[in-house]
Amino acid sequence: MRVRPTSDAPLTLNDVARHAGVSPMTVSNVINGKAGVRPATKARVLAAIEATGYRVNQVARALAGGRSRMLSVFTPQLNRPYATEVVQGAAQAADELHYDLVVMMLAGPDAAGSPAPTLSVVTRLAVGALLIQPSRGGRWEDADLPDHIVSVDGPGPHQLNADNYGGACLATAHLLSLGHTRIGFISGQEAEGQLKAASSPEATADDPTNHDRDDDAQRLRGYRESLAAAGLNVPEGYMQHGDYSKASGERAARALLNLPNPPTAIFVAGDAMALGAIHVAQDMGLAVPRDLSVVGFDDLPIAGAARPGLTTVRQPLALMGEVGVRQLVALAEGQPVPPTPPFVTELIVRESTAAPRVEGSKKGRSKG
Amino acid sequence: MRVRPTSDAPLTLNDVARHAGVSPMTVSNVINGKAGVRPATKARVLAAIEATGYRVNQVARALAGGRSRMLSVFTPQLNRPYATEVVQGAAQAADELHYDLVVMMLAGPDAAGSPAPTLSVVTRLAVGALLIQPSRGGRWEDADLPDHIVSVDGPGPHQLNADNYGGACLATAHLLSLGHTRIGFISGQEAEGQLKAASSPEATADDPTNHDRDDDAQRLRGYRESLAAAGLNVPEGYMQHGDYSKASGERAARALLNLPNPPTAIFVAGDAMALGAIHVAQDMGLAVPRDLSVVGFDDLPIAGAARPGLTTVRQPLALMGEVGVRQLVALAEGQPVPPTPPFVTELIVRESTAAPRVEGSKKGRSKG
DNA sequence: TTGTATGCGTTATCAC
DNA sequence: GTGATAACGCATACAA
Repeated sequence: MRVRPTSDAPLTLNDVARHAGVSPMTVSNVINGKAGVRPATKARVLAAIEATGYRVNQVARALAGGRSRMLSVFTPQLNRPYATEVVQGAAQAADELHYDLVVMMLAGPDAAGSPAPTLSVVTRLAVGALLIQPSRGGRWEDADLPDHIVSVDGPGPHQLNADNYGGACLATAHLLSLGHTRIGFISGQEAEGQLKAASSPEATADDPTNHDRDDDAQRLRGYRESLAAAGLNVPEGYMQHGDYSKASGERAARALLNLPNPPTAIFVAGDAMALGAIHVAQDMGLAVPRDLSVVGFDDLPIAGAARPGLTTVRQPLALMGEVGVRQLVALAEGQPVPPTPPFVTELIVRESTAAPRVEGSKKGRSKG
Repeated sequence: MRVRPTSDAPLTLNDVARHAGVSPMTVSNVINGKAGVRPATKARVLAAIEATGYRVNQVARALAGGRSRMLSVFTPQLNRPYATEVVQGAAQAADELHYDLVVMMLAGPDAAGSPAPTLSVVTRLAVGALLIQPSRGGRWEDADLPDHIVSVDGPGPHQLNADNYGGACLATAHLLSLGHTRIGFISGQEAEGQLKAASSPEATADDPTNHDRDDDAQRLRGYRESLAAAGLNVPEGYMQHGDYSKASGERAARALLNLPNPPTAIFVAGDAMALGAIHVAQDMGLAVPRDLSVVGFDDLPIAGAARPGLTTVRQPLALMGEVGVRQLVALAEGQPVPPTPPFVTELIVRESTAAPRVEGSKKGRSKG
């Protein structure tokens, strides 16, 4: 592992030029693949670069106005599987396109201190930024961002979203088709924002009064409309909410299952919460899926790794990251990028769903 | 969300200077908190900065030789919980220290293309780099790195490691104390490297012939020595290996459980593999922990989220990230940083371990 | 206490 | 085709 390849003082373009017996400018032209350099001198320069082990100073290049091949990703947290899936896809695409990717964490609204100064570096250096679920009110809002922005589940001119509404319909239909009629729902945020957003689906994106994310609202809407279309109404207390954490899913599920007339199936807006729901049910002596069916959302790695395997709605997270990067590159190269239609979601049926038990003994399993 | 705060052409120090009626240098001094600026002019400058919405061009500052407050993290993959835990701790510490953190993914040996150019940007900009499990032969090896390096489970002058040996002893002792005598082991890499490293524990760190990571080897050593100390020998086939993925854990566990005289307990060098082992056992009709005890390593979030909860050896990943950042900052500020003793590991007992069933019917559960 | 020269390493512009 | 010159925006070193 060599920390500084050759000498101690970093080599410059001038060093290479001297070594090759040409002017610095010629070296620059060779490096940047400019046309109009005689093959012979080009070879000499290349040899000199090779011999010296020279590497361009990207910082100086950026200052001088040269184009960089750097892309950035801004994400609130890295230890949430959601974000890492997107980042993974983004990283792969960036690699294929020969762009470099740097990831930065966005501080939330509660974070102390001034807007991150590094953001400014990355802003200057990166040709574009992929925003992953940027929360409103975060420190990044006062900061400047690179010229081109694509956001996953966020605001802005170029948005990438999964078909959350369609996915929710898929999930609900699945439960319905299995014969369930008492279907509960656990969302990922407070009901207030949901109802508001759900009532005006297309106005939510840039509506400043919509303080929260839209995906959750669409999931709720799919659930409600599917039930309504089936002629079912949602009993009191059948809609609970959490915050996408496993613990919150446990709380919500407990509330649901302690209802006088508990659901036989629950559609949960996030996989971690869904797993929490399953575990709560098991703790209460309910077998999954025999006594309770559970459907999640996202299809994070844990959904497939858990036992029973979680039936869930797959959202192509990695693909979204990949598309995000491709759009960023297109934008940077001046190509037009039309709005992206929602990514199709897909129901992944595993072992957490089944037909409800025969009706009749609907009670007899209150907690305790 | 404003992409460029005020005007279209970014403001410079000169603009602010003109606005405040002072020289550019004075503005620079104010910004950098240099002593010897009259309060009155300082206030004028501050006001001008506020009024214009000026922000330092960190790129120019870096080129001019100014110190940055940027730290970098290099990690092979971001979608492995191991790395994200470390990054999380690092991010928090960096935030507290008012440093900014950028994360970059290191391409592996198989990656095509030239060494990542962005690495060079970050090298120039960041005062230090935290390396997470750098794999030998990766593209980063030809690249230059920032002046100061701290590595988690990697080479270099400043290494951060958990007490893998001690943790393995803890795990094995736990199993032993429950009464197990037939204890299998699943490692995370090929046995060859392990045995080599295990035989010369302290020479492995910078030994160029040790092509693989050391942590796994120490885990193996703890297992073997603990068994030996208990007067037990390791039956043929009791040591399997995987690659830290769940699937590999399944394969290894299957091999173990199909042995003529299968183990009643397995110590697995990684949590994901351990979960795979549990699921395989369950698929074979074995109850965990009644018929088989399993201990993992790392205590990743999934270990606690799984059912049955996985008994595992906790490695303070977030703390290691935090300490790494603090050491980097100390290094950058010229303070001496002595070698770090191994981080203590801790056995977290959950539900995947219990006493073995009474001896006697040791057979009767061959696959089928 | 404040201002002036000079340079960081590269690219753009325009001569040669 | 190739090379000199002038920025890019800031900080270091020194002069006023």
